[in-house]
Amino acid sequence: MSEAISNLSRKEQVIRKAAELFKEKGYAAASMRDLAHLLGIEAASLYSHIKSKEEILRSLCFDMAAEFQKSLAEVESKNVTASEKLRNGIIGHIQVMAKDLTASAVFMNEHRHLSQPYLRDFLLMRINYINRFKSIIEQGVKSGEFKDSIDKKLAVMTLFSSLNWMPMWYDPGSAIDPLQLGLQLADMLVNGLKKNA
Amino acid sequence: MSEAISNLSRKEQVIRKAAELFKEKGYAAASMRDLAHLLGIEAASLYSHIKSKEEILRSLCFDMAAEFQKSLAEVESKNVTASEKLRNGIIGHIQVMAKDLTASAVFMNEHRHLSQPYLRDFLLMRINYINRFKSIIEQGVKSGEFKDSIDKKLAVMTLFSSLNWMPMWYDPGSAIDPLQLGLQLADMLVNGLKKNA
DNA sequence: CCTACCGATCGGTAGG
DNA sequence: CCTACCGATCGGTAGG
Repeated sequence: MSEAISNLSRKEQVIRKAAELFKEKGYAAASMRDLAHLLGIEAASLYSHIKSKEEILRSLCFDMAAEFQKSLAEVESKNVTASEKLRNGIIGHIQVMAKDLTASAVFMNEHRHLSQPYLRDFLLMRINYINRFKSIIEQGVKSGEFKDSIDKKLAVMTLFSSLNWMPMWYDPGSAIDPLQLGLQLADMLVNGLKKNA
Repeated sequence: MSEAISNLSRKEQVIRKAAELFKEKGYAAASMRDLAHLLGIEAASLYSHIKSKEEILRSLCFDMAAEFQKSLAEVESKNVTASEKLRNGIIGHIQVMAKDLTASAVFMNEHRHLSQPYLRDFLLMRINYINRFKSIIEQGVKSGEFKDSIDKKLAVMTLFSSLNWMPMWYDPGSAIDPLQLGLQLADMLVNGLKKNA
């Protein structure tokens, strides 16, 4: 029993350290020997904790994806205006990323190294997530809250670009905390979409 | 003479094809054998055109960097308001990227695989470029064109995130052309910064 | 642009 | 978690 628990937490140590390495060097350039060295063990020993290098990547990508889905589902369940919904969606997305900036960076930059059929599943989940944000924007256009002059695809991709690069530059030790960051980002993006500021 | 010209253009063929490959698989996961195969030659033959794999990456990254610098320098030379300057900067950045979406994607995603001292030089150029955009935003805050409530680092990083992800999703065959794209992006971002819309 | 090849490194396994 | 090791692949060179 305590052995199982200890194995689990050691596995998580491996995954967390791998996330740091993947973020820093990129998945393809990060070797299992690098990872083992960081953990103070031999490369072969990693395989008593994980099945393969890609299993680590899968676990990082799909765990993050699940968090994003959960956050968005809660946002959608509230009966509020489209601008409010969009704002909450942005704040939620930022909060999820802020909980694990390293995994978020890997999620964003390294998912393409997933093999099939995982890559396909991942991309389907992502397009679904993006489309749900697009729906919120479309609702806002219909309700008159947002300009109808702007291209919806451009709007939603700009939104995602802004959100997804955050883990690359945000310093968690900075004066601005994740909630403030989300609020300011939402303000900058939503007010840019609104008809009247 | 014609041999030199032919070598030059063959070298450029190699670099362009490499850009496509680097964009698709990532620099580290793209092998010189992949590249050779795409060109219909043997891997060893590549080395009569280029010195090394990294030379290709350097050429892609620094050529794009030079284009960005040139575009921004021209924007800065015009004596206009900060919002106009920012708008022109965004349009210029988008136009430069649109001229070579593949190289732009490599510039953005693969520059970290540059070795020293090239990586350092690259990052210094980038921070300089970003800081010049930041100055424009600061001018706009001082002149009262932009809100002073927003964090300047957040604003400029959001701006760059939006710009730099464009090569990942923009379809050059789409109805919206690069100039329209630049205008709409500038509208979405600048009006989000402006005090009064 | 090719054949032939090199040393280094890769992810991973066997067996303890 | 280790030693010992494997086949595959890597970027690149020699010599033509």
